[in-house]
Amino acid sequence: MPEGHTIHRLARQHAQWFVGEPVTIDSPQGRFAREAAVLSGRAMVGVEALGKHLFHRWDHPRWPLVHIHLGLFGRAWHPTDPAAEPRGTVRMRLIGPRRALHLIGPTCCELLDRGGWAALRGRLGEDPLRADADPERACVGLMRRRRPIAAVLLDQAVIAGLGNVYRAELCFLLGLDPFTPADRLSRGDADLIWSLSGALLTAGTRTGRIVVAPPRGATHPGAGRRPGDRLYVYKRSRCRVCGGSISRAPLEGRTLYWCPACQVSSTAVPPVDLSAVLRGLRPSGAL
DNA sequence: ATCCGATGTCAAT
DNA sequence: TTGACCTCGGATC
Repeated sequence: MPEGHTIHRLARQHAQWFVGEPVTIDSPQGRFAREAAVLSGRAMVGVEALGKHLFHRWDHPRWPLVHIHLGLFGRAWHPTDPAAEPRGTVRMRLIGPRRALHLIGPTCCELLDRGGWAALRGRLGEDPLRADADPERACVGLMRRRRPIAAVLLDQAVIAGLGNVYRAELCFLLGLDPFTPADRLSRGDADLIWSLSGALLTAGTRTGRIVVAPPRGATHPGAGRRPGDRLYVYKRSRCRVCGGSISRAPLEGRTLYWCPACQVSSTAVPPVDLSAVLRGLRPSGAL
């Protein structure tokens, strides 16, 4: 499930469960054993998320950060029994008094020094979920690219945290032809993309999953339970709005989904009520 | 029992 | 643009 919302949710949970608590760190699978030994006996002092990257801050002079990226397959399991046996290949394990973290299959799990952190920050764009985000830089960067908007939305150097589900759903919400070159978008549309990204990621962080569309009729068992029931186009065969068939094609190495009937414009022409999305997904102060 | 795709990224062509 | 890599689960035989 790893788009930005997943990572920010993990950050909140880990801060709550592990920071300021006695935590042991090890590597049942072995590939993080040396690093775990370096931090053994230290305290976790903070947690941070930036786009799809997660950082555990430790009280260590040389290696203050563990840098985690889940990649496509990585998962975090948090057994309520901290002593639970590892299931599968656990690269890094944290055991606190209330919970454990079993990190499985991450693309990246490494120690980082201050230089490493600075380098990473430098090549990432703006994360709508961060208080220090600079919307201006994100919008300007977006409008400078010639690539199709659906490709640019995956570019972590522009907006950090969006992935293949959000890019498809964002283009749909705007009624945008996903192949529209980003540099043809108006500033107003770029602003809208930024606002919607923030609203959707915020809702995703709160709920733990990507919710874009109102869940569909709860009339029969199972309704609203499939992921596609909360989305407009991603992995769907029919458009929820017009009923037409959803197109799919590789773009930027990933499968892009879009509705060829609802998404015909190179300017935002939302096929659904965006104010409801923006309002419903961002209650004041909730996160 | 085996295959294949997946909410991701990078290095090598 | 392609392949490699991290791992699991659902579809398929």
